[in-house]
Amino acid sequence: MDTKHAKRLDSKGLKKTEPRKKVLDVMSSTDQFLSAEAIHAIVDTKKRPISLSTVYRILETFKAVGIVSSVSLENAKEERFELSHEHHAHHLICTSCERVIHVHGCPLDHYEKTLQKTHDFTIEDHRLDFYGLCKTCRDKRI
Amino acid sequence: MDTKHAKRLDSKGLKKTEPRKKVLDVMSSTDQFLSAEAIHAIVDTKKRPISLSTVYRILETFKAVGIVSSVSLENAKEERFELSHEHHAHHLICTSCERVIHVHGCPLDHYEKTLQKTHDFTIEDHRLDFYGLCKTCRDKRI
DNA sequence: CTCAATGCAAATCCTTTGCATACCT
DNA sequence: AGGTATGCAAAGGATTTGCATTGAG
Repeated sequence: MDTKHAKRLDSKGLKKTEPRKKVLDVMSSTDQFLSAEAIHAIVDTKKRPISLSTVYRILETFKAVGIVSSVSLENAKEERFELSHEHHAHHLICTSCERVIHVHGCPLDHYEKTLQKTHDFTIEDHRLDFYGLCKTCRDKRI
Repeated sequence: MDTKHAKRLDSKGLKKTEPRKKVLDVMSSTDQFLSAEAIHAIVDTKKRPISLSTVYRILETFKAVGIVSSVSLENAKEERFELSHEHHAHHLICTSCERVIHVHGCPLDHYEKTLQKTHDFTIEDHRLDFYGLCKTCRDKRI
């Protein structure tokens, strides 16, 4: 695992520092969106803690080189981060527990082309997220 | 116009105060997403200014009763607001000038049904935004 | 050894809140 | 009149920044 992280850093010309490797450890351990604070809290439990501002700086750097991407969830004020996927994905986000289900494949190619023509707008990216209730939370409801 | 705003407030059982009407004035004058600060700045130029915290409180109230809805744009830290539309819409957002083009109609009904079954997830809402360059900004590029 | 990365504390930005006052109904 | 909305100033939370120190290459 450590090797993989080292390579990821190398390939972007970034120094392989402890804090960076720790952030990668935490982020690769889940497919959920994490806040800087959450990452910091998890990292924190392992040996030498790293400072919260370092986490912010690392995330900023990682975002700039494309290692991570960020989302702002509806009704959450803080930014959330995840490791960038090679493949474009959409999300089912539970409004109750905030858990994220990743969905691969995208039904929008044709629609996107139509829009570009209709509105004379060059689309470079899109974000499609579904909000609702996951099975667990739905079953919990009265 | 004023009558229309008055009715909008009445129908939600909200007092028809000057600040509320002014916020409605500003928001109905554009189809762009506005930050609380932006709304405040525009309102401000007209006769008696209103306080920024009042703008925040009004937006909070309006959001609660469904008069406005909010978005968090990629790479913008502050929340943006718009008057709620009766019809669901998607957006083409220019990453250069931040202008928004509204697109009506939605190509996702069938896809959404499929997802609900596949993932046993109850979808209540979705957000689909396209990011890219509007004609004006694209033409400006070197 | 050298420059970039980190830690810490202070600063900043956006948003919320407490309390006294003003204003709808 | 009675209670809600507003203004102002201060508080709060998330993120950023300055500066001295540490550490990777």
